[in-house]
Order: sequence, then C-alpha cells, then structure tokens
Amino acid sequence: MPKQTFFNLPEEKKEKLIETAIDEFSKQSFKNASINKIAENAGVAKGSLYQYFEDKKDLYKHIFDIAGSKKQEYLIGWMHQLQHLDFIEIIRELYVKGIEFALENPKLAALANHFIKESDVKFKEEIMGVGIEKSNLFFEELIENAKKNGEVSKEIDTKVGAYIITNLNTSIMDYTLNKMEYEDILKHKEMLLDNVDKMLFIIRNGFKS
Amino acid sequence: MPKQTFFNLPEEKKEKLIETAIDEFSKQSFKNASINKIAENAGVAKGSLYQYFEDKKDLYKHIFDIAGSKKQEYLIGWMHQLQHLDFIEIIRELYVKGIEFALENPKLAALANHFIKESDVKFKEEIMGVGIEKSNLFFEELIENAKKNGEVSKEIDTKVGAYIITNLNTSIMDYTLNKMEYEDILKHKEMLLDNVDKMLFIIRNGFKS
Amino acid sequence: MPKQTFFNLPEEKKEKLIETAIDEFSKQSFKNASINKIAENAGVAKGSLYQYFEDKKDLYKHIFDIAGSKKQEYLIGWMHQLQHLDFIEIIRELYVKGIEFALENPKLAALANHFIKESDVKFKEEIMGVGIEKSNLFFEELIENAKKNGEVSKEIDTKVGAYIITNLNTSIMDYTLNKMEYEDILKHKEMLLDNVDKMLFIIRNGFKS
Amino acid sequence: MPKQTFFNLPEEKKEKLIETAIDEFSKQSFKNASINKIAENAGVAKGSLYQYFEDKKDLYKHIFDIAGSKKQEYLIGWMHQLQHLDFIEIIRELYVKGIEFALENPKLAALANHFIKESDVKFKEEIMGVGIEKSNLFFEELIENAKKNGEVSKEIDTKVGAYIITNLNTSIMDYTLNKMEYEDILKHKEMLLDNVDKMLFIIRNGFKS
DNA sequence: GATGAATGAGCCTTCATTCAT
DNA sequence: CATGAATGAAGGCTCATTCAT
Repeated sequence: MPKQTFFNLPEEKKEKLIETAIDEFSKQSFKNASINKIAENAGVAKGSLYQYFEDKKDLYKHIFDIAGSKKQEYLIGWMHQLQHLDFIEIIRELYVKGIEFALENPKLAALANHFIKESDVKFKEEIMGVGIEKSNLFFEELIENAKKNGEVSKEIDTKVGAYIITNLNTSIMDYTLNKMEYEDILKHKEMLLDNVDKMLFIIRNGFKS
Repeated sequence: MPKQTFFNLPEEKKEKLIETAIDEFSKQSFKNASINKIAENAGVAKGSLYQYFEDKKDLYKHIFDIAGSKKQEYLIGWMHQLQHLDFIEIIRELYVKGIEFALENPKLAALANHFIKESDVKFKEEIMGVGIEKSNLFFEELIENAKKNGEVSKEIDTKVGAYIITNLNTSIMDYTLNKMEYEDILKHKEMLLDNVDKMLFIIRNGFKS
Repeated sequence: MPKQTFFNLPEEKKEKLIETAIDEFSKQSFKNASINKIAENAGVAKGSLYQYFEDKKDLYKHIFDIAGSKKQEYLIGWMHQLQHLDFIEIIRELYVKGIEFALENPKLAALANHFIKESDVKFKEEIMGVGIEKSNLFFEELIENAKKNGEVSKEIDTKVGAYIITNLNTSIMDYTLNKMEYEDILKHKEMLLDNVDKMLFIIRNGFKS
Repeated sequence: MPKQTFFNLPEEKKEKLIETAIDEFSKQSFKNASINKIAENAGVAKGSLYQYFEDKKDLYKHIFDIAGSKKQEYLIGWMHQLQHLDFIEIIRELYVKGIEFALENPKLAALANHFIKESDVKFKEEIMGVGIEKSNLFFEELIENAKKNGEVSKEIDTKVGAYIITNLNTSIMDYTLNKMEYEDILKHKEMLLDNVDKMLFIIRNGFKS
C-alpha cells in the first residue's frame, strides 16, 4: 500500500507517476522493470519514489490494483445483465469484454498478462491477495448453475471445465496483445471476435449435455 | 549457432557446459539467467564462453534446440503408431507424453515453459526459427484428417481448433511443473492423467461431429 | 542543545520523541542510526525534527544527556552513604549499581555502550563536553582518599588505578548487555554479581597496601 | 576467502588493493567502510573487486586475516622465550609487544580495534572463526600454570582473571591508538611503557598469592 | 510552528561483454 | 585456443537535510 505521502501528491503528479509506472510494468516483467527508469521518465527523484512507496513491490502492487479496478469498473455495468444470458453467452461476453478492454487499455492488459506469466507463485499470491482463485470460482459456479439448468452436461468435471475456460481466456488476451501492433484496430477486432465465436462453437459442444 | 570451436570441445566438457546452461535457463527467464553463473558452475572461463558462442542469445538458442531435440527423440519412437489411433487418442497420447517428458526431464520442461512465457515476440521468433508454427501445423493437419474421417465436425474452424489444443497443452505443462515439488510423483502423475481425461472428455465433445 | 521550540512541545510529544530516539540510538551507532526512522516511529514530521534540533548530532547529544541524567538520578540517593563504605565497597556498589541500572534500563545502557565504542575522539568530546574526565576524576579522588586511609598502597599510581577501575567498569557493562538476551534475568544477575566479587577480590589485592 | 582471481593478480596490484582496504577499514567500522571508496582509491573498477572477493565481508575477512598474521608474525619470534619468564613478565611482554606493534602498524591495530568494538556477535564469530576464544584461553592457561608455580593465588578465579587481563590489554590498545597523533612517538612510547608498568604493579599484587 | 515533499549522493552488488596475454 | 582481468552501467534502496507552504 502506498504511503500517505503518495496520496497527498497533486493529482497531476500522481497520474504522471502512475502512467509511467504502468508503462514500465507493461513492457517488462516485475523483476526486469526498473525503478530507476520509472523515476527518470516520471521526472521524479529516485529517492522520492521511496517516499511514496515502501519498495518496488509496493509500487507494483498499487499499479496492479489500479489495473484490476479499471477492469472491474469496465465490467461492472454489465454484470447485472448476466441473469438474462445463458452459459455460453456469458462466457462470450466475458471474452469479448476482455478483448475490448485490452484494445482500449493495451498497457493495463499487457501488465496483467505479464503478471499471469510470473512463475514465482508466492509472489503472485502476495500481489493478488486472496483473490487469486476468484476467477476460477466464478467459472465453477457458472458451470454448476449451467449443470442444474441442463445447459451443461453433468458428466463434465467442474474444476477442469473452469480451468479450460480460464486458460482459453488468457490465451485470447495473449493473442490479442501480440497482434496489437496492427493499426487497423477495427478490422483486427472483427477478426478477434470472429475467432472467439469459432472457439465458443467448440466450447459449447464440449460442455453441452 | 555455436562456433566451430565449441564442437571441437571434448565431449565431456561440452556436456558439462550444456548441463549447466540447462540448469540456469530452467530456473530463470532468458534475461535473468546469468552467463557469469553458467561459466562459473561449468568451470569454464568466462571468455571461453564467448569463443564457443556469439553471445548469450546464441548459447540460449543452442540449449533450446537441444531441448527440442530431446523432446522429439522422446516422441519419435511413438510417432509411427499414430495411424492406429483416432483423433482424441492421438491428442491424449500427446498430452500424456508431454507430462511424462516433463516428469522425467523437469529442467528441459521448465526451460521450455520459460520460453513460452517470454513476451518479446521478435526474440521468440529469432530463437525458434521457422518451427514456431510447426506445432500448430501438426494439429491443423490432425484436425483436417479427422474431419475427413468424420471424427471431427466440419463446422469446426481448423486453425482455432488447433489453437485450443495447443494452448491447453501448454496449460497442462504449466500446471504439471508448478505441482512438481510434490515428492509423491506417482500419485501426482495419476492425478494429472485423471485431469487430462476429464479435459479430453470435453474436447472430444467439442470437436465431434 | 535543542532549540526552544522543542521545549515548548507538549510533554507527551516530547517524551514520545525521546523514547523513540533512545530506542534507535540504543540499537545503532551514531552514524548508522536513522533520523528518518526516528521521525517515522515517533510520528513526527521529518522537518519538525529539524525545528527542534539543529541536526542529528544535536538530537543525539540531548538523548545522551538524558541518559546521563537518568543514571545520575539513579545513583544520587545512594551517593550520600559513601562515607560509611570503604574503598572496595564503594567500587563494588558502583559496579553493582551499574549492572542493576543496565538491567532496569537496558536501552539507556546500550546507548551508553555504543557511545563508548565510538572511535571518533572529537565526536566524543563534542558530545560529552567537559564531563569526559569526570568519571576518572571521581575514581582518582577515591583512590587518593583511600591512600590517606591506608586502604590503598601509596605505591599505586592514582591515574592508572582510576583508569583500570573505569575500564573494568565498562567491560562489565559490555558483558552484561551481551548476555542480556537471557530471559532468566534473576539467575543472570546472580552470576554477574558473582563475577563482580571475583573481580573485586583481585582488585582489592591489587590496590591494598 | 578471496577468489583465485585475486591471488593471480600482479603482486603490486594486490598490495595496492590491500593497503587501500586496510586504510579504509582502519578508519571505519565494517558497516561504514565503503567498497566504493576502496575501489576508487585503489584505482580499480568497482566491478573488479567482486571478481576478487565474494563480497564486502569476504574482503574484510581477508584483510582481517592479514592483520592477524602480521601480528602473529610479530609475536612468533618471541613466543619461545616465554618459558624463561614469570607470570607478570609474560603479560608485560604481551602488552609491550602489543604497543610496539600498534606503533609500527597503526592501521592494522586500528582495524583490530574497530573489530573488537563491533557489537554484532554473529558477525564477529563469522570473521574470527573458532579463534574467538583463543586469546582468553591463552590467559587462562597462563593463570593456571602460575597458580601451580605459586606465582598466583589459588583463590583467584581463573576465568575472571583472564577476562581482566584481556580487557586491560584492549584498553591499552585503545589508549595507544587515540594518542597516536602525537608525533613525538619516542617520548610517547616511553610514557605508554611507564603506564604499563604502573598497571602491572597493580596486577601483580592483585594476583599474587 | 508544523509539515512532508524533494533531493542526489551514496550504499553493495550483478551484469554481459571485451581483449591482452 | 583458453584464459580471466577489466569494465562501467545498471540494479534497488537509504540517507540527512532543506525549504516552500
């Protein structure tokens, strides 16, 4: 958690700093990202960073939380409609929203993508806090409900099903970000959505009873 | 590509060096792996490394190729039996062999896993050379053939299908390696195989016509 | 000397600050002690410290004086009984009181111990002011008187005698503080006193006429 | 232990480096001594130091060992004469040799003096290895023997006696080094020796039977 | 009178690579 | 062909002090 000193900063400076940090952490893994560069690019003395944050990890955690909040914000308006959608539609919406978020916030998405790839499990837990299994839990509940509705076969293993859906989601993000250099975002998005639908076609069959 | 000087080395020295490099690259990402440590642990002069290899990347590429060869070697005896197996069985065998390979060669598997997670696309292409799409191609052909046999629905998009199967494969590797600390490998393997079958149950349904 | 602003502070704040400073200076040498940490732990703005004190040294000096006063306070009630004691008894009491003081005020004792070990002589003089020779003077007078009483041999060099007694005193303090981690303080104290008596046995013989 | 690379260095460079390190460590405690300054003053790249030594502590340990060897070398020629000397004479010789050594090698003596004052006990043990109690043991044996000869009273506690002698020794070193700025070393030495004799007068009485 | 943001030098350590021998 | 000494930039982090508000 940032120190109070950080929150006292003028809005402009705070933003500049966060933006710079997002930039750095979106380009590099946690370990390879450089506090020095962040300080320099943000036009802030190296020592100052340590007045705002405990250490590198603290800064990262904060940036990571921001990314999470932004995504949550992005999803929140849409969450209440879930009840009207069936199993596959929900997943589709999730994948699509994920892509849209990544297209609109490529750096945040890249940041998250880097995080997912970190291999140090303890580090990941430290950063995420409890929430690390939330995503899986969400999908597990989704599948359980769909089983009750008869949308999903009862022969499906819930945990493994959730695992598949989660992994395909991150794969999509990966794919999306790698292709992002294309400037023709619109056409690009169409293509991505097209692939999502093709993927969902398989998933639907895979899970249906 | 290593310089000629490397190939002229006595077998023993070559092996020691490669083993040490594998060890280092299996523990760290490319950037974080340390040439210094490799030289030291291999008992080789730092300067010598640069007489055997152009630079760090060259060494890595060589190590990476070796890992690839080892895996290929591992699969090769089994490849000719493919014709007797149906679509899902082939995939199953591939996943299972992958797990077995990882259990038997954890360092090589970890090395490959680290590579997959590298985010610098250009770097990845540079390392893999053409082969980067080979894996996908294999699965695409597999799917195409299965479509002809009627094992797989013609409505399935081949590329997307291959993409799914590939990604699930790497997910399995990741999962396997993270759980590897368990000492009770046998039980562990059973559990992994169990999950593979549950996963394949979904995939089979997803692809079948 | 603290600035007037410091003395104007509410008692509570003053005490908190001093307590925190004692804590820090008891754990570290002057140079390694951190003004930053003192400010933080005392809940005082860093800038404020510089409004209360000239600089780090000024703060230290004040803390050091306090430690001295506390010890003096500790001894003062006992001082008037000196006349009834003979030479060795006085020294014994001084050693014992020192040990007791250290056991009851371990931080102050540690602080003093750190100070004694400082190697920068100028620094020490600056901190102690005139008082640096007071301790020696006290022992010198003691010896002189004991010489007159016939308790101490006239062949003893007074200054050297005082030097020995002083140094053994600090050695005892050092020893006491290093052993302080033991929780069984009572037994620990017994052992210390036992050693003091063994030491005094030697001293008595050494000085007696 | 320094790395092999250090021992391979040309004699001149090695010496320059060691001399510089001695200089730094004689002026500062271990913690406050600066690797940066050593590198700079020795005209060596910062990185090079780490080719020669594992880390700061490794360098320090080496310097410390050198100081120990030098002192041992200094004493060794004299050690075999011990048998002809009585208890007090041996101690006197030891004190005197210590003073002479300090006068001739003030930096080494200062280095040792700094070490003695380190408060981190684990650090001290790490640096000294087993030898940490050797000095005390030497004096204990000395006392035991003197007891048998009748030179020392059997009522004296051996350990406490050794402790006193050791502590007075370090006190003398401290005193010697602090006065060292005087240029008139000869007169200075006379004065020191005079004090030693006065001190020994007391010790002799203190221990004798 | 109080605040705390800002600073830049300094700390120890690791790094990939070069090059004279 | 092998060696390993040399390098200087970069890494994260701490520090005592200043000064505008």
